[in-house]
Formats: sequence, C-alpha cells, structure tokens
Amino acid sequence: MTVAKNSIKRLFELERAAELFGVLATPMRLRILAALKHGEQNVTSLLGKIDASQPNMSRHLSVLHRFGVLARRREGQQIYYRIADQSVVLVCEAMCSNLSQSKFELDASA
Amino acid sequence: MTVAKNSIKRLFELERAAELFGVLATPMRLRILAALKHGEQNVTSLLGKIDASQPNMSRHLSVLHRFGVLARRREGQQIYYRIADQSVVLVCEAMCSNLSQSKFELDASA
DNA sequence: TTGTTATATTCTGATTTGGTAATATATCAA
DNA sequence: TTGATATATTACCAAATCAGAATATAACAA
Repeated sequence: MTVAKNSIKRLFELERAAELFGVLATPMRLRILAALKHGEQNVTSLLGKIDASQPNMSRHLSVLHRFGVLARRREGQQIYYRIADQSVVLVCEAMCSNLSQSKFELDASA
Repeated sequence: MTVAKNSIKRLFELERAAELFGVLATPMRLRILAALKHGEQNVTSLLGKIDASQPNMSRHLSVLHRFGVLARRREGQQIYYRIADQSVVLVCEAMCSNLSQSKFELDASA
C-alpha cells in the first residue's frame, strides 16, 4: 500500500475512532455497557437496572447497535442486547482505570 | 467505604469517563494527540502539521488542557504542549487497534 | 514607547444531541 | 380478529458544540 493510501486510511481511522468515542461519551451508554458486560439482557431487564425512560433507553440502545457496539436478537416479544465487540469494553476499562484505578462495573443503585 | 458511597463514586466515575470520551470524540483532537505522542511541540509546529486555523487549534488545545489531557509550558513567545497523562494515549491505542489493528500514528499528510 | 510574532478569547451562526411525550410496530395470547 | 406487552420511532425543544471571523493578550525586539 502506498504512503498516500495509508494517509487516507489513517484519516478515516481517526474519523471513525472519534465517532466511536462519541458513542461512548454518554453516562447512560456507559451504564448500559457496564450492565451488559457479563452477558446479554433484554430491554425490560435493563430498564429495571438503569434509570431511564423506555424511549430513551431504546434510543441509546439503537445508537450502540447502529455503531456496531451492541448486537441483538429477538426472542418472542423481547429483544436481547449483548456486547458485539469485547474490545470496546477494553477501551472503557482503560479509560476507567485511568480515572481512579477502579473497575468498570455497574452498581444497580448508581 | 460503604456500598452507597461506592455507588456514588461509580456514578461520578461514569460521568467523568463519558466527559473524557467526549474530549476524544473529535478527529482534530485525536490528530493533536497523535502528533504529540512522541514529544512536546509548540502551537506553530502543530499548525504546520495539522490542517486547522490558528484560533481553532488554540481552542482544541485549551479543551485538551482543561480536561487534563495536555500539559503546557511557556518558553518565550511559544507555548509547548505535551501529553500530561500517557494513559489517555493507551485508551486511543486501544480504540484504534480495535478499529483495524493499525497503530495510532500521525501521518503529516493526513 | 512601537511594531511584530505567538497564542488565546469572544462572538456568532449552523449543526448535533439528549430528553420527553406521543405514537407506531411487532409479537403473543385468547 | 382483539387486547396486551415489549420495543422502536417520530416530533419537538433545550442545551451543547464546532468552525470562522474578529479581537485581545503576552512576549520579544528595536
């Protein structure tokens, strides 16, 4: 690959990285990721753990899904979301360990 | 520390993490970080490598500084910026390696 | 002083984003 | 079919954010 093509590739990579950082730039979405860190859950289950209106939860989930962070499957009336790419969790953990050497965990009361 | 206090702490941590992700959610600021990755530079030097107006560069630098990502020192008329906390670079690298197994590097022509 | 260079700040306008409320869709059960 | 439950989408508003233009400040040189 030529130098020029590498440049273009890197340009887009930074755009894409910035975009993904933007997806993570919301406490709600970080809470969702933390809640899903150890396994899939359906929307109602998430609503029980995270303080959000149903439409708002749905929208955040769809953002995370659209950018490839979450995958989903339907089972009857429920839709189960799961983390699609564990490396995003690694990014969150890197950030959180940066912040105070504590873990990226969800406490239901938070 | 009590469970409740831990919850509050985690709450703020996620807010803070989201805030920092927001700081990284701009291609310009990622370019600045990539450019500073291997050592400090003054503003003019950065302007020579990154396509941005001077006021715009200055503003992005001040955001990065305000959130503790960059440190700076004055030397005569120039102000030199440097990465204050290398762990932020690790976060960027985690994100970029996630994106395509390529390195978080700046190519001047990008 | 005055002028020049380096950098920062303010103002403004366009765009984006998050939240709420209301509505829509999809699946299931009867 | 009809009704109920789970989830998504749309419409709207307020707040945040980015870029560009103009202006301001700080340091140096003469």
